[in-house]
Amino acid sequence: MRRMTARPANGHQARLLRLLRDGGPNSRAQLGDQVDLSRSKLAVEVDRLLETGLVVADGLAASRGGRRSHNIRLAPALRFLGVDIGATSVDVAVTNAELEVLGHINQPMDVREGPVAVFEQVLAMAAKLKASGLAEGFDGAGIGVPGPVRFPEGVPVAPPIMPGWDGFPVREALSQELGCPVMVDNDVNLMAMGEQHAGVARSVGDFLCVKIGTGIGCGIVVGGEVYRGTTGSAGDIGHIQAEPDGRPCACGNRGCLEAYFSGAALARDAEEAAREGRSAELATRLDETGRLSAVDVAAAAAAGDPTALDLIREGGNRTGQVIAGLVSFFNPGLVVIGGGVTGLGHTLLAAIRTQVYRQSLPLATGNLPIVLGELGPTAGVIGGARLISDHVFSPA
Amino acid sequence: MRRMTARPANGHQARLLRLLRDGGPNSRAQLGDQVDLSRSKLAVEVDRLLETGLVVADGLAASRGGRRSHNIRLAPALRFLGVDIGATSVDVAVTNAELEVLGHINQPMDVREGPVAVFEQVLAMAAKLKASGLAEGFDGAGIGVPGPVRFPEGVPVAPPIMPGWDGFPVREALSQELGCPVMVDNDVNLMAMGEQHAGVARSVGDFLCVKIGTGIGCGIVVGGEVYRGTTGSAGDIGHIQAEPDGRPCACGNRGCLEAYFSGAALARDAEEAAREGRSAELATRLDETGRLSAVDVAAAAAAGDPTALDLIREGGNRTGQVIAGLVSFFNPGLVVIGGGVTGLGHTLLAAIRTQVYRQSLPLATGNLPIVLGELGPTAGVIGGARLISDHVFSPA
DNA sequence: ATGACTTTCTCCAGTCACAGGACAAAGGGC
DNA sequence: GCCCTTTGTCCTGTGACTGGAGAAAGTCAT
Repeated sequence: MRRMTARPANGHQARLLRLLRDGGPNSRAQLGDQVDLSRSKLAVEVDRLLETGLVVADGLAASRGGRRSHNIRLAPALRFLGVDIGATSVDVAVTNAELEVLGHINQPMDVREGPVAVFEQVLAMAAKLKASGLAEGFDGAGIGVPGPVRFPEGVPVAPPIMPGWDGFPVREALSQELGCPVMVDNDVNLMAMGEQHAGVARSVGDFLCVKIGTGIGCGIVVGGEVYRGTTGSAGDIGHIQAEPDGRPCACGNRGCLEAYFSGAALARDAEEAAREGRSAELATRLDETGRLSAVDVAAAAAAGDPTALDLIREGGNRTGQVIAGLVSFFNPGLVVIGGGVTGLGHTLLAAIRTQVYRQSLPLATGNLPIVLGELGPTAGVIGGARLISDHVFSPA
Repeated sequence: MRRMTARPANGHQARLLRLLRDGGPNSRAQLGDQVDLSRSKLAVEVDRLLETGLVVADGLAASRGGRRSHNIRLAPALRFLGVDIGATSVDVAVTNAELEVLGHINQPMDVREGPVAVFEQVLAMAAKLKASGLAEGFDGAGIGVPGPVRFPEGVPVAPPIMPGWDGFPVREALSQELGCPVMVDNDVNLMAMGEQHAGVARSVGDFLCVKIGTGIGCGIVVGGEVYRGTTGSAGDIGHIQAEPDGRPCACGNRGCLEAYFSGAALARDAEEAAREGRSAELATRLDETGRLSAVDVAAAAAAGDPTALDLIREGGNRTGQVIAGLVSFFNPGLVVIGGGVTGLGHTLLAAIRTQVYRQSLPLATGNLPIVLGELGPTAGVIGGARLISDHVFSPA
């Protein structure tokens, strides 16, 4: 079902749509306070938006001592789809025009099965959300993939952990299937946009968002805009050298951060500790095939296992060391830590903070909060919705 | 002498002024091709600029098959002052409105003497340039200082190598003295702007400009604009850790890049090598007080001294290692190496390149030029002129 | 030379965006 | 009921801008 969502005709209309998205329903007068247009001009633009159906006027607000105002809000039937493709699972969510999550599904999945299989699953999940009555159709979809993307075309490039995805026209293919506009970005950038829109990074112009999951990546926001770099690989910090001539890494180099810490590295180190008998706590959590996951380590740490705590601290130190360098270089106003390992919580955060505050320049760390993301797994899907809504709410 | 330079009245005029600055004299028709305005509107704006005296029409260009065009150019009497304050010397230059250097003076100086003494010297140098007939007055001045700056106010903050400068109102004081608009920025950012305007970084949107002088800093350009960070300390990469638990650094930490390489570190290591008899070549260059400078090392290296070459290679390796991390993170389209040690030339560059190409991700380095700055000591002063001209050529 | 064609620049009229004031609608407080 | 406030609409004047007509000043081929 093709859905021909109207698009704003000019910058003013786009501005108004975003104000309604971010600030919720508003009266004309309230909108006028934020937009530096005369009331007459504003009324004209609002009327035009009402004609297109993108916004509706429903009901009157309570009086504030004078004539009651009309509630202007985004069309309640608008729906965005946020899709966050991880290495081992997918998140799909529907939001309304205000980017509130109405329904959210998470399913295990393996990216290595290739784009065709994965998108079959994603489309099934989207259909399920639609079938449950949450949406009649989608007005746009924002997709996050775990690797670099040529952003303008929406095509993954040379993704190390995603063989078979290189050059696959994600944007075009999904736009066809879903019958709505689609934007594709790196999953880390999506998380950054999510935390910026609805999480800890509201009202911060320049910040870093470090996502520690199967790998490690970093979303870079400059002046409120995601910075993607010349070839779309900005923020790829997993293979920054943390230790000269250190451990060998899957990428072929030595001493990469990911060789020391990431969901995968943590699980591997924990398995080794368990097998070598250094932690009874971890050993009890081994599954039939002798494997552990980051979640197991988090549980063991919560239970007070010293080996697990050490592994987390050690990883946090390495990560903090790299982040310290980035903080000196980038001088952000905030550092957000997120991703699958957020469950490691305060132990991880404390280790990272210690390193950063010790190694970065006082001027850069003086007033620098380093915090956990507050949206967890919804950061990515909200970011996806945000990405596509920015596109849909821009002049045609 | 107060000089009341007119300012453009709107964005169109500002745009035209910058086109004339960057592209030199142009006819109305040529301007029209670049500015997306109707010829009539363009004519109006040009006429208004002519009235203000900011631009002049002098002479007719050769015919290109039809009516000859008028040459529209920036007023030939406009003068900008570019000032680049280093740790041990000052550069002062006058440029015309097209930012061509008309006169350039370099003098030794010690920043530690404090802002009052330094600016006395700077003003004397400016007066000298004026006396030599290069300028009747200045229409703006761009100042670079070797430390972080609160950019909007033009005030240095907590400069480690500049005690006594903290909080000194450079912009206000100099604006008073010179009687013209003044802008203040980090010297590294100025160099980046210089290379962007007239050097190797023309037409590159996102790049890094590493300046290796007494210390090490890095100018960051995002989308053609200098990025300064939340507190103005972005690009301060001298104290990024290059070696965990490495050499002690003056900043109190260990293993900082500057502890291994910079003009100062290189001179120190060379002196040590000379004293320990590891290099006869270097020993012959020791001055009366047993000191060497980076220039001596460059000369020794040029003469083929293996110890000097080793020192340079070693420093280049360390620097390259740090830059490799920044390249992975920032994914620039170009890396420029500049500053006092540019004299070390190809040996240094080769070492840096080797490290970066080996350690950064292929996607980020795939088409990444790493080159020496081509402006040398004029990069900073041109950057200063560029900085202030951007300000003067913006709507009042 | 002369006419045909180009290029550059100016002038003019019409259109559109927008601001700002007058005014109507709708309510609160006394 | 009266006066005040807030919200929203209508209308007109102004200034920004476009596009076309045409004048000015050339080149080039014949």
